[in-house]
Amino acid sequence: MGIDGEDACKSGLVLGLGLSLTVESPCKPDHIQTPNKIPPFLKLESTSFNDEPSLTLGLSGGGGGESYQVTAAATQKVDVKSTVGGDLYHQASSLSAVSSFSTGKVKRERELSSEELREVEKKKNSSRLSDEDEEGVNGRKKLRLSKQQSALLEESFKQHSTLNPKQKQVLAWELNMKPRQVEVWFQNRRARTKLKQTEADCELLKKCCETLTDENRRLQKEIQELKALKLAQPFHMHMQTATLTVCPSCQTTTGVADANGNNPYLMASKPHHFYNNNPLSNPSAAC
DNA sequence: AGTGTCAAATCGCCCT
DNA sequence: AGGGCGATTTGACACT
Repeated sequence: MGIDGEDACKSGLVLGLGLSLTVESPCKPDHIQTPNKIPPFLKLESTSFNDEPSLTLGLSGGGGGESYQVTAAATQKVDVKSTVGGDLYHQASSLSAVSSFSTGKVKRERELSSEELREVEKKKNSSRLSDEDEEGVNGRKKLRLSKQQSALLEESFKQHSTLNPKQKQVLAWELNMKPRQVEVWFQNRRARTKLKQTEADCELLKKCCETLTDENRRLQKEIQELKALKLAQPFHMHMQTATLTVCPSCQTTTGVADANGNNPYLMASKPHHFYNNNPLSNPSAAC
């Protein structure tokens, strides 16, 4: 991965001599990834010029004391290359929160152990691709979120399937992603969750239908048997208090209990229709 | 009218 | 080839 103008555009953040900080507007078409500019919920503090040039990025939202430190060599112009642009798109752990800068002298650190940092660096180096690879030929590259990113997004999705702008910003920053990417991820997640649910409902309905068909078949058969029995023993049946009737519309048998409250035929009566038009919400459904 | 967000449909890269 | 999934497009809606 080389450092060039494009990278600078990607980062949108340039540290120059004398600690001039420039937050540039994206200089690429919209469809080209432009990583996080400094989020509005972050405050930027500059040290005095006499001190070792450094920038401290802190979360203004009081979110758990996260802070980011940028230290730059003052003797040369340094392009700050955030991982957000290229690296992240290719598995360089976003949660690493360690940016790779052009000279290697500028680092942004988060509260990670040195071991974690080493691991992160290793990961980044092993998965780094060339700019050409990152961009693809037609400019529409395919990024894959890291496992850590996905995990955090999933975790967040469990808590709330939609994000307010503030949550989006914070999450994007935590993940080193663009808010738009977080937004897209949540949109896709919602859509695919809904699709899965619909498919599951469909399967459930199919099973329901099969079960009810079977039961209907069984009940029809039972009716036939009872009818046959009734014809064979008309007098005995009339002596019983239980009276069988057949619903003319659905052919379902209903009965009246005898003196003891027993009705051997009532077991045949299942609800004839679903309430509130939603079979899935009917707990009495055989399936 | 401008802006932001959403769902739905679709595209297209990447992996198996 | 097909599925997973990130990204884009489009249209609807709410809010200011």
